[in-house]
This record gives sequence, C-alpha cells and structure tokens, in this order.
Amino acid sequence: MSVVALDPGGGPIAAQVVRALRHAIVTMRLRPGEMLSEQEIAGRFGVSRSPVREAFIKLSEVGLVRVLPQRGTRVAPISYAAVEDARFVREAVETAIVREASARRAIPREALADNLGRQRAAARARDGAAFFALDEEFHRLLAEAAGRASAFKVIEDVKAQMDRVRYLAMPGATSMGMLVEQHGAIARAVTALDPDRAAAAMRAHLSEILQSLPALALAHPDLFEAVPAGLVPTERPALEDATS
Amino acid sequence: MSVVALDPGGGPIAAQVVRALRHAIVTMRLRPGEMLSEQEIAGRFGVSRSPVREAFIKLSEVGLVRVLPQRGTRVAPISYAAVEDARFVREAVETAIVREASARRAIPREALADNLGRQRAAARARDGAAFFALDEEFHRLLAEAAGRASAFKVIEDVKAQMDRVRYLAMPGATSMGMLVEQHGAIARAVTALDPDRAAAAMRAHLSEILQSLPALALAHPDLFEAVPAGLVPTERPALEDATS
DNA sequence: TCTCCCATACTTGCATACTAGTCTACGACC
DNA sequence: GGTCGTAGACTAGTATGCAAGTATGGGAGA
Repeated sequence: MSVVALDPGGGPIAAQVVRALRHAIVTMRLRPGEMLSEQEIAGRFGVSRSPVREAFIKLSEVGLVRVLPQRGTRVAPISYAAVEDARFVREAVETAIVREASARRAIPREALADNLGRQRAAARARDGAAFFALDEEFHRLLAEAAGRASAFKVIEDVKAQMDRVRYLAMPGATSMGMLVEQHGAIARAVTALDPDRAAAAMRAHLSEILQSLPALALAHPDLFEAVPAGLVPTERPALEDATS
Repeated sequence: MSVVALDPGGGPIAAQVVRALRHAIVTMRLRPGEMLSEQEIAGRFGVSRSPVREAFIKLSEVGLVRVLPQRGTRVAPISYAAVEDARFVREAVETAIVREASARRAIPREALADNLGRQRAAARARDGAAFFALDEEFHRLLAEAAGRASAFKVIEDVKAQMDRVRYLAMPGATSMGMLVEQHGAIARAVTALDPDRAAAAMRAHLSEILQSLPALALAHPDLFEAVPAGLVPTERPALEDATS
C-alpha cells in the first residue's frame, strides 16, 4: 500500500489528513512513541508536505503528537495527567451544558431517544466504531440543546486525549453497556429538566474514565508516559460542587 | 514602514506572527472586516507566506479571523454570540479552577498579593496594556494554584473573543478599578479556602463583560457582527448553579 | 577492543513556485 | 446607454526547493 485512500468527509486535504491521522492515532494503529515524518506521511497519502505539516500542527495542539524541531514528530504517549486534565475541562463545561439544556426546556427528546436506541444496538453488536461515533453525537446533541454548539468545539479538541483511553478500555469490563446506561441517565435527567441530577449524572459519566485508567496504564505501560513517582498519581477526587 | 519589526518573545516565526497579529487585532489596530492577505502580511513582516499562513490558521481557530478560500482572509467582526459563548466556557472552567484551588490549600498568596498590587498601580496609572497583562497573569496564577495549568490553555484560546471587548470597554465606566476589586474578591475567597464564595466571585467577575457589551455594540456598530433580530440578543442570565 | 570524530542521511522551518478559483473592471455588443 | 462576456489581477491551497540542525554509523586512531 503505497498510497492510502483519503477522503473521509472531503474538503481541504489538510483537514482530511487531520481526520485520518487522528483516527489512526486514537485507534492505536499509530502507536505512542512512533516516529512520523512529514515526508513519509505525505508519500503515504499521495499529497505534498504542506497539508501534512498543517495537520501535524493541529494534532500537536490537541496533544496527539509532539513536534520536535529538526528531529522529527512522534505520536505522543498517553499521559495520565493530560487525560485527567481533559476530564477536568470536560466535566466543567459539560456539566454546565446539561444544566443550561435543562433550564432551556427545549430538549430534542426524539433525537436523544433515537441516538440512545442506536447506541444500544451498537453495544449489542459490539460495534465499537459505531458506538464511538454515537457517543460523540450524543454529547454534541446536548451541547446543541443548550445552544452551546460552539462550546462543543472546545470539548472536541480536549476529547482527543480521552478517546485513546476509551478505545483501550472498550473490550474491558467498563464497556459499552455501562456507558449506554450512563448516557441514558443523563438523558432522563435532562428530559426531566432537572439540572442538578443532569450535572451529577454527567459528572459520574465523565469520571468513569478514571476507573479504568490505572489498570490500563499497568496493562499497557509501553503506551503511557512514564509516571515518575507512584503508579497511581496523586489521588484527586472528582470535584464535587455543592449541588451533588 | 515596509518591514515591521517582529520579535515579541522570539521563537518560531509563525508564533511571532500569531502574537503580533493577535495583539493588533485585539487592540483594533486591525479592525473587524479588514481584509488581510497572506502575501501582504508576509511582505509587511519581511517573511514568507508559510508562517503567515500558519498564523492565519491558528487565528481562525480562535475566531479572530475568517479564512475565505480563494477570496481572502478578513478580521472577524466581534460577535455577540461568540463573546457570550467564550464567557460561558470561561465561567464553567474557571469556577471549577477556583473551587479546586480552594480545596487544594496550596495558595500562592504572595504571588497573588504581588500581582494585585501591580494591578492597582497599573489602574492608577491608567496603563491599560500593563493591566491587560496582569489580568492574564492573575487568572493563570489561579489555574496553576489548582494544578490545572493545561486547562488554562483552553482559556487562553477562548479569551481572545473577550479581549477585544475588554479593550473597547477599558476607558469606560466599568474600568480597571472595578476589575481590580473583583480580582481582589476572588483572591480573598480563594485565600480563605472558601470554594463557594470563590466560584461566585469568579462568576460575577466574568459576567461583568455582559454589562458593557450592549452599550459597546451600540456605540461601535461597525465593529460588531450584524445582530439579526433585537439589538440585545436573547437575554440569558448567568448560569447559576445551586452554590450561589 | 574501545573511543572519538566526522560524513551522511535524515528531520522540520521557511521560502518559493505552481494551480485553481473568485472578483472586478473594461470592452464589445445589443 | 445598458448589459453581458471575458481578460486580468487578485486570493488561498498545494507542491516543491532550500537551509539549518540533529542523530547515527562507520572508520580511524589509541
């Protein structure tokens, strides 16, 4: 395979390269630590270095690669701290989103129900890729319900860090069935226009990732950034605001 | 002036161009609607199109410019909705930050006090630029106190939208003195390790911008995105969580 | 055999060249 | 005089070329 097809969504080549690389990194087809080069990737996709370079810059901003000037670009290792920071930001923004959605009383009940139905189907079929996409859509639906679609752009960037962990965790115990159930709880609370319960459900959902993280770091030490001190970094309980 | 100096902070040219353009846009030296071209800006800075292009991409991601393929790049108008969305994200993340800082009990009291002192000095001297920098540093100090320096990167991006408004509002009534006082209230609450009060103070501080916004939009209609319906978009009270 | 040095083959950062699309203004035609 | 068509001068997107820095491996010397 000298030239790999490229057209998930079309549009500018640079954007296509971003999507393709991001997907490859999240699904571990490009493994942490692996060296990439603008030239090589350009050749693989049959394009020039320019769009690849722009893609590298974008991916480095979301923390999926590290550009080392004059030395190369490597896939960033999964960092416990980075994942935790991403969770922190998502918790802050997404709890605010479900609060606002609950307050706005304009919930897209059908869309949420439909999405949840397809989530269940994907979970039953053990179709991880489909479930991933539906998960993203679910969270975006909530943001749109709150009238904060633009805030979701922030989430999208930050999410990249968590997606690799989620991918690793997929076959495990904390798998799709439980996530569907958590999504359902969020949807029920939002539909019931109960901001506090919705925020609590969202917080619980996003904290789930912290459960699987230590075990995954132990199981795949080669994929993770070396943890300097203890294997389980400073225990930091999920921030509870007075509403929970 | 054929070639403008370029070296605020040094480093890669692209980063320098980002800083220079960002500053020019925030201070309205490049006004909303103004057409830029990679070629022209490159010539003005005495560099090639490549770093300028990368700068445009970065600035378009934070919403300060809009790239129109094959047509040009223009300075984005100030958008009421974008400013409000930025405030929303900042409120969500920064209230979480001060909560966490308060809970961590490792407050850099001296640094905060020192910063506040310099803020007062800048306010007395009516030195807007200095005050701007100190404001940013204040918020970064809080993020670092919470151990969430990386979360501040998100804030930094989102802040761009609000900075132009803040710049416009600077000579006005809601000026530096009041902001210093608000910062002081936040610092006092954090120092007192009172998460609820700190979050409430932060929320009040960030809501301040909503006060000046309608008047500024009226005073400078040429700088703002055309507001379709009513002049004052859908009144949306600051999201209050159950803690306030 | 071990160590040091240097040639070489990489890398990204930046500059330049080419492609393709959009707007505009001028001129021909009606 | 008015309108339509077209040529040219822009634009950003992409490709390629050049410069500067880094890692590496092999050979020379001890």
